[in-house]
This record gives sequence, structure tokens and C-alpha cells, in this order.
Amino acid sequence: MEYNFREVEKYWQAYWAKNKTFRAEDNSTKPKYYVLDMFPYPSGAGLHVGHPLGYIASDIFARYKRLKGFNVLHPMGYDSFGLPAEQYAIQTGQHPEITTKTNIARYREQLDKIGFSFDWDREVRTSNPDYYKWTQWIFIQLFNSWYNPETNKAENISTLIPKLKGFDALTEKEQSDLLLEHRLAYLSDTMVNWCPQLGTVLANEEVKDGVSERGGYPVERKLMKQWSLRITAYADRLLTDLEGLDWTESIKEAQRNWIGKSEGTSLSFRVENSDDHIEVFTTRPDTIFGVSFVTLAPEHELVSKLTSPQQKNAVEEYITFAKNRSERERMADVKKITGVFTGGYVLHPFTGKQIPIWLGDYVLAGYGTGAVMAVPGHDSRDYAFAKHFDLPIIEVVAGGDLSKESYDAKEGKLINSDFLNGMEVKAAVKKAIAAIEEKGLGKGKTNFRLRDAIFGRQRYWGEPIPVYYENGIPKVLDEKELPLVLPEVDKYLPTETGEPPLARASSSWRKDGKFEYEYSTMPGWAGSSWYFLRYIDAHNEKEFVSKQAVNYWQNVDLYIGGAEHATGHLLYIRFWTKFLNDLGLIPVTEPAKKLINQGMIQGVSSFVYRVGTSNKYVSYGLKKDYETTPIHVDVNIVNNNVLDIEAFKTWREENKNAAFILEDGKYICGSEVEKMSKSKWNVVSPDLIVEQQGADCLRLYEMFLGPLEQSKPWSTSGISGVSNFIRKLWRLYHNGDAFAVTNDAPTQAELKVLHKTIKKIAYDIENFSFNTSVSNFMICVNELTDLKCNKREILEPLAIIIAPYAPHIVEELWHKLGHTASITYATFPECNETYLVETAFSYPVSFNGKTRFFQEYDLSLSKEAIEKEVLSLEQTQKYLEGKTPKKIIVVHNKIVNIVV
RNA sequence: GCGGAUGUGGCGUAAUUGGCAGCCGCGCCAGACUUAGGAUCUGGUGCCGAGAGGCGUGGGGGUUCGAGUCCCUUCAUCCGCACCA
Repeated sequence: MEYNFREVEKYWQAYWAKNKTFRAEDNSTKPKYYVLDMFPYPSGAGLHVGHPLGYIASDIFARYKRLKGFNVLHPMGYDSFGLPAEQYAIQTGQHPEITTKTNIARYREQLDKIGFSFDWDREVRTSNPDYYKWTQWIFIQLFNSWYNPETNKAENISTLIPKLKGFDALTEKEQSDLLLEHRLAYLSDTMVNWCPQLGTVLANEEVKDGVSERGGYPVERKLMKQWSLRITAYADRLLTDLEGLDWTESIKEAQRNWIGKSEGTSLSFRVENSDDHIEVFTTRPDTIFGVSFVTLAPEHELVSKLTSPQQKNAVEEYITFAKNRSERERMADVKKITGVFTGGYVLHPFTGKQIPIWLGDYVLAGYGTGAVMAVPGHDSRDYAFAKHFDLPIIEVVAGGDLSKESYDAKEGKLINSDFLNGMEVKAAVKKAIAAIEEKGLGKGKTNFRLRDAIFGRQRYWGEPIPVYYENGIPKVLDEKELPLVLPEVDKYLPTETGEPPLARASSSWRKDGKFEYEYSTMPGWAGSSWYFLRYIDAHNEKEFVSKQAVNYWQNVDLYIGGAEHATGHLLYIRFWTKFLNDLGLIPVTEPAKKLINQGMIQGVSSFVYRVGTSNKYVSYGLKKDYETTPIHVDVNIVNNNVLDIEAFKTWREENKNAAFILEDGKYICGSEVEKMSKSKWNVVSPDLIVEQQGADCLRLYEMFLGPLEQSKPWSTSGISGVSNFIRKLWRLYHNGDAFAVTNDAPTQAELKVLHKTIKKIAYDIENFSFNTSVSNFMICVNELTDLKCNKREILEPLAIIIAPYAPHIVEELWHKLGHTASITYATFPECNETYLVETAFSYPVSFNGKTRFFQEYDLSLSKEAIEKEVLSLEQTQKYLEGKTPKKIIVVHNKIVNIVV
């Protein structure tokens, strides 16, 4: 009887669900272990084969930890607020909640079929009011908090008020405005990334190359009143705490770059004939005598004031030009130098010399002070600007050739620099800062590249921000009023006056029937910034998580997900975790101790080539003779690059009358490796594989593909090897149709195979080397098959070590072996080293590093004895060709090398 | 430009961490069984060479008795950040 995976897998999946086999215990004496996957956004395309890669890995680890006696928390949920459901709603009018529910149901069905050991009783959905109630609650805590630089912690805003002089004398509005400057969630006029097509503001990390990450629409800069979160307050802690995390260096480095700490000094230049000062930030105060001009960002507030009448027109023209240049254009031609002279001057703080003030869009309004002291001799951007506008270049650090390029290196002796002359750069930096501070011109300062996170989105499908406006003053709701439920609207579009969709809610959607609520909703990352805490106590109606539960479960021990969240989600979740810790609500300062980024499974897209604008398609090999447009074609109607022409004709209405230019009677498609996505028609769903080969096969195959962290294009070409292995495993426990495991005592050889494998598998799992364990299972089963092993003492432990990888088949075998409880809570076998002890070793004997023959020696034999034995061999003499060996190296249990 | 990865048979990959390069699979070749089948089993399969043998881990150099592994250098590909003062 062949193994019937369909029946077996279905049976055990139902059994596990019914018996809640994977439930995590809240009051357990076992040590805890928390394994978390990045939860998915339930898209309409369903789960593709890339999703399970990380889920299978985490599931193997979770199952392994259970076998090792841990109380394992391994939950799953859905990040169910987001743009695609809303875009779909705009097109079809269908409520995003319905789309989301349908998609979730499909995801769940797909997940269930793969046999994951999730504790589904703890499922969370970020779009459920009982979940987002607490997202809103955390927002309120952020609103009610400020960051105290003295304690280096967030504190309740009430501890700030006594520090604000004259606060009581202010009007309510003035008080509100003042406090907003300190709150961790605040409303302000900010330059935002505005995406007209999406009708919303986007965060920096949602913008890639000047277009929106979702949809790829152009993004422009715009000044708007917006809610933001003061993540910059945590910049330093987010940076330093990276040290202690067991995350990959690339993610840590990406976060370091994103936070972008730079240490330098502020320095103010007095404007000539004025009391105004221009403050700059520099990391090279040592080059102060090399300043030959000052450049301001076009948006700088002093621009109009210091522009001379002669330059007025030119400056205004330039500002208009800079403003109309989109982010994308600006980024596209970074090399292009633009700028204008203002006609104004500042005075050098040490020499008193006149220094011209220029505008240039290479200076960013949002970083530092929006002004730089230009040192063209030692900064390549200033150099390029100076060359372009023919401004003086002064050498102040020796070592470069300024006629060719700027000398940016931070080493060399200072020249032309008054009191800094002759000093090395490092010493000069210190001395310059001291001199600047002494003269009261500025002081040492740290700048971060990290910007506050813009938190409002002018969209419908997100958490309503729990704020209302009373006389124009923003106020947060009382905890009792939560959740502020998303109201119904007639359309999911902005109003005619440009207000967000929530403004379409009926007029009764008012706080106490009179005050307007905030119409922006939260961004997609709000709900995912704390979800790991909700799984710990998913049904708590009184708190977001109880102290008791979070004290037991702490934070995530192993977090698995994609590297694309390096500077988005992974930064925000760290920020919120630190904030909640500051308030004393949770005992941890980081969400996850260990993070693994699984590689992306890419899709292999297929293309057909349309000739011109006709309805004719030319085969891949002949396309060079025609003018063609490549068009993505559904990979499911292409087999080995050969197009199923009939399927193509029915695939889309407009293909009905398509004509083809064939080669060898076939239509050959082109192919390319790309990201797996619905729009590229290259999505492969795991369903088909589960149906045809089984869940265990999918699990083993995805692991067998290669190292977890590596990206790879999806291909099923090797899957038969894995499915053969599963059948071979089944046959090991059977003789023909009969289950045939005996209680006979195993041989030494059999024990050795088993224990060797136990050792390797345990090592592999602990090192997340899942691909090598699959090949070790194959080796083990091949060897046991050769030994015709059918001993319980071997086959029982074997079932347990395979259990994390292929849980269905071994659960069946486990019960056939006579067990009544699930294999989930068996005990992972220990390797008994005594079975692995070898008594002899076949030494490779090499001459000058080249292996020539093998000779077996007892392992008890000493090096000297082996050396003597080897030299006496006839073969040795043959290879020595009569010469005397210069040296003989004998490495115990490894090698013999004879140097001639 | 800065930073992080990765380069090994026809393909996916492995190598006890400095000790026999190519494990486990896919593919391919040959054979067996056979009512021809995308089934199963057995054997072979890095490259060159008839063979002895030689050559082989992106290229070049170095350390070492010994290098895929360590050091220097160079090339290629992928990813992240980027006019950040």
C-alpha cells in the first residue's frame, strides 16, 4: 500500500484542530519560547509559495522547541488594514471589510492545509475593533507623553508643565500649541510626501525613488497639518540598543544608516548689516578657515530677508523652479548643479571677512538647519558647486590636489588656518569646537537623519485617530470611549472639498454629537507596531496586555520575516516597545531577541511578444525579426516555456482571435526572474503542490531549496526527489501493505546511523540550517533501507526527529507504533556519543598535499607509530621515488601528509 | 559614493570550521522489469585525456606540510541607503 498523504494529512489536521494540540499554556512551569512570524497582509492574490518559506522554518523551530520541553507560543494573525482592499473598494464599491474577511478566509484555508502548529485561539486582526481599540489606546498614551531628556525616558505630559515658564498665563489654545511641541504624538505643519493619485500622505519609507511603494504613483512635497510620532526622541536608543540584538548585520546596518547619527557642531554666522544669524551644522569645524560661501536651502526662512534688491528676481525665479521640481526629478539628476546668489553676505566668525550667501537645492531644508558652511576644498558637493559657479576654493588641509577634486579625507595637517595651523585633523576638530564654544558661536551637537514619522493618512481603511476638535484644539478621547469605530461612508474617496473619506460619515458621527473627529486614519504600520504583545493576551478586554502575561512571555525569542521591513516596521515596533517600557507597562525594551530574514522566493515570469499593436504574437526565437512588445502571460498556462495556445485564447477576452507565429509548431515564451506578484502573472500558489504531493512534501521541498536566508526563483524541478523520500520513509516502516516494525534489538550499525542523524539534525535546527537537515534525513533513510532496518528502537526516535519537518506522516506512523498521544509532545531524542565512536580510520596518505592512497589504522595508534607504518608501506616507497621525505605530518583522525 | 551580501559540476546545493572538493537531490547516460510508462529498481555521471595522468571552488598574488575556508588585491552580480553638510 502506497502512502496516502491526502487522507492522512486531512485526518491529522482535523485532529490537531479539534484537540487544540498547539495551544500555548499561560500558566506553565515549563520554560517559555516565543516564535513569531511577520503576519501577512491578506491580499486578494492569496498565499503564494514565498509566504510559507518563513512560516515553515518558524514552524519547524516551534515544533522542535516543543519536543525539547518548552511551552511554545506560536501564533498567527493578519495585518488587515491597508491600501489594496481600499483601492479595490474604490473600484467596486465593496466595503473593504468584506474583501478583507474573504481574503482572510482564503489565507486561513491555505495555511491550514500546510499543517502549521499555530495556536489559532490567539489570532489577531488589526482591523478588528477589539484589536484597534488598543492601537488607539497606545496612541492616546503617546499623545499624553513627552520625552524627558534628563531621565532619557517618556513621561506623562504632566511632569513637563511645571518646567514650562508662564504656562498658566497662556490661553487654552496657546497651551495646547505649546504642549504639541513636546507630545510624542503631535499635530504640526510639516513637509509631507503627498501622493495625489492615492490621495494621501506617505511616510518616507513608503516612498521609493520618488514614487509610492504601493502602486508606483508620483509623490510630491507639500506643507500640511499632520499628525506625527516623535520617533526622533528615541533615535539614540534605537541606535545603541541594536548592539545587543541577535539580528543580521545587514538589518542592523540598514537601521544605523536610516537613523544616520552624525556628530558635529552648530555654528552661527552673523548676517552683514543685520542682527540675523545663519546657523549651520558641520561635522568638520576644523575646516572653518576654508569657508568661501554659505549655502541655504531654497526653503530657508531668512531667504527673502537677506536677498538684495538686484538679486530679487533671480532668487524668486530659482525658488519657484526648486519648488516645482518633484522629488523624483530632483533625485534623478543629483549630478545637475543648480543655485543662485542672494546678494547677501555673512561675516566669518574668526576673520570677519565677507562671505557670500547662495541658495542651492543640494542643501536639504529638512536636515540640520537647512544651511551649510561651504568648504569647497574639502567637501565634494561644495567643490562641485564652487567649480560650477566659479567660487573660490581654499585649501586648509594638506594632502590633496584641489585642481582635480576636493580632499575629503579626515587626515592631514591644517594649513592657512590661523590658530589651527600645523595640527592634525582630529586635534583641530577638538580645538575648533572649543574655540567656537568659547566665543559663544555654537556648540557640539549630534544630528540624526531620522525624521519624525508622519502618522496621518487621508484614507478610509485604517484605525481612526482617537482625537476630536473642540474650538480648534485637538483633544484625545477618554479610554472609556474606545474603540472609536470606523464609521460607514457612501464612497471611499476624498470629499469634493478635498477632505479625507471619513468626512463623508453622517453628521451624527460627532463626539458628544457636536465635536468633529479627526478625519485622518492611522498608517498601515500602526497595528503591526505592537501586535507581538497582543498575542500574549489576545482576549483581554481590560488591558492591551496583562502584566502577568507579559511578565511570563516577555518578548519574541525568534522572529522570522522578510528583510524589506528593515527600516519600516522593524524600526516602529522597536520604538513602540521602548515607549511602552518607559511607561512601565511592559518589562522589555526590544520586541525580538533574534531575527531571521528569509529570502524572497522570486517568480519566473513568462512573456509573449506582441507584434506592433496587432493581435499577432511571435514566438521567442523569432522575435528579433519583428518590432515587439513583451507582455506578461499567466505562468499557469505555460509549460516548460511552451504556451498552451488554446488556454491563452480563453485567458482573456481580447485574445480570442489572437494569431501566432510559431517555431517548430510551438509557441515558445520568454522568461525572466522577477518579484512574485499578481500583476506579473507569475504567482504560484502552494495549493496545487499540497494537493498533488502533500503538505509534508511542500514543507520538505521548500526547506530543501537552499539556505533559508537566500533568495531564489521558484522552480519545482527537484520536487520528485523529496516526494520519493517520503515514500521511502513510509516503506521503511512497512513490508508491502503491512505495518512491520519489530521489537528486535538494533545492531550497532543501525544505532550508529540513528545517533549520527540525531546529532546532525539537532545541530542543524539550532543553526537554522534546514536545507541540510532534509538531506541528512535522506541519507539516514537510504542507509536504514540498505540495512533493512525495521526496529522500533530506531524507527521511533527517527519519527520524532522528522516530526518538525513532516508532521503529518510521522503522526500517522507514531500512532501506528501504538502511541495514543500526539507526537507533538514526545521528547526529542538525545544523541548517545558512544554509538558514534570509531575504532579505526582510513587515513588519506598524501604527498605534497596530493592524496595518493588510503590506509586504515587503529585510532589508538600514536602519530609516531602511524608515521613508521606509513613509511614502511610499499606504496609509499613507490611515490617517494627513492627520495627521503623532508617532513611527515600526521594529524590524528584526519590525514597523513608526506613532504618530499 | 557609502554600507551589506554572494560567486563551487549542466542545475539547486554540501563540505565536521584550515585536512580526501562536489554530500543530498534534480537532470543526464546505461541496464533491468515491462501490455512503451511523465512508474519502479540497479549502476554511472566535475572537466580534459584512449590511458597513465593532469586540471579544477570568479581572476591574480600571499601565508601554510596542506586553502573553497585565513590575508592582500581585483572583477562580476544582487540588495539597502544616498546631495545628510
